[in-house]
Amino acid sequence: MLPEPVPGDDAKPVADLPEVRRTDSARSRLTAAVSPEEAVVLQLQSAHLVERTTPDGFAPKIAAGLDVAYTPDSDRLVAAAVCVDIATLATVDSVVVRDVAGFPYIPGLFAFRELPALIPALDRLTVEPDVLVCDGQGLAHPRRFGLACHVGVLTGLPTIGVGKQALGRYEPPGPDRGDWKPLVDNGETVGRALRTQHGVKPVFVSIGHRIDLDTACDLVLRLSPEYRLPETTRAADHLGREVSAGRVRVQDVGD
DNA sequence: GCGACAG
DNA sequence: ATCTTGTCGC
Repeated sequence: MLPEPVPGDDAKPVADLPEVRRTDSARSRLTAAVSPEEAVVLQLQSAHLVERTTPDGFAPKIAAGLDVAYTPDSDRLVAAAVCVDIATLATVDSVVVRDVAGFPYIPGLFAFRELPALIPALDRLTVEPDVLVCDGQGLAHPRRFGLACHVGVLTGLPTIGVGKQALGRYEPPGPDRGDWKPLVDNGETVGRALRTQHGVKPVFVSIGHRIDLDTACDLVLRLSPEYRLPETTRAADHLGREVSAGRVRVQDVGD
């Protein structure tokens, strides 16, 4: 994940992060135990890896929704990944991974809390998704590296960030489905407040990786024909809650 | 300095 | 995120 020694960029921060240096694969770096300070450095060093354009011939058939549910009692969490057929919105695959939180919730850093469970869930998917829909921000993040960017860069898949709440202030878009207003941070457009249903609060869409904002919003609207949130997010959220609440139990036998 | 702050 | 009682509407 860390920028492979970028030529002409001998950043000194990394040299002072033993935990981070010790890892060698991009993936282990993100799952490795890092401090909040190191997490911030990791984001700053990784932001430039985000690709803001859509691959040629992008015609997604399967979209995977990602979401994490938390258990009432303590620090246990359930990550859910659900593949949905974009044309029919039918669920075609789903995986759940239970884990114990290894990082506190800190605005701007929650990818470090959910990634350790989300990545394994994605890995266990049998159906290959063409695009990922994360619940949270992508570029609409103070360091331009929200959860959606993190997941996208790690998997290399086109990824979109759809948050239920914006990080900063925003101008309310028109009242109709499809109306939107740009999300601006420090004079830069980082996403959109998009109305997915008439009269409901907008969702906050931003680029995660390998997709442009227009294409991202277009897909989010297609995935949200009836409700405020995309079906991908709704399906993952529902599955996670069922497991988290104990209404669904999983147990592997053998290997 | 003070408040606000994705899930 | 999660807890919580009631309420409005299809």
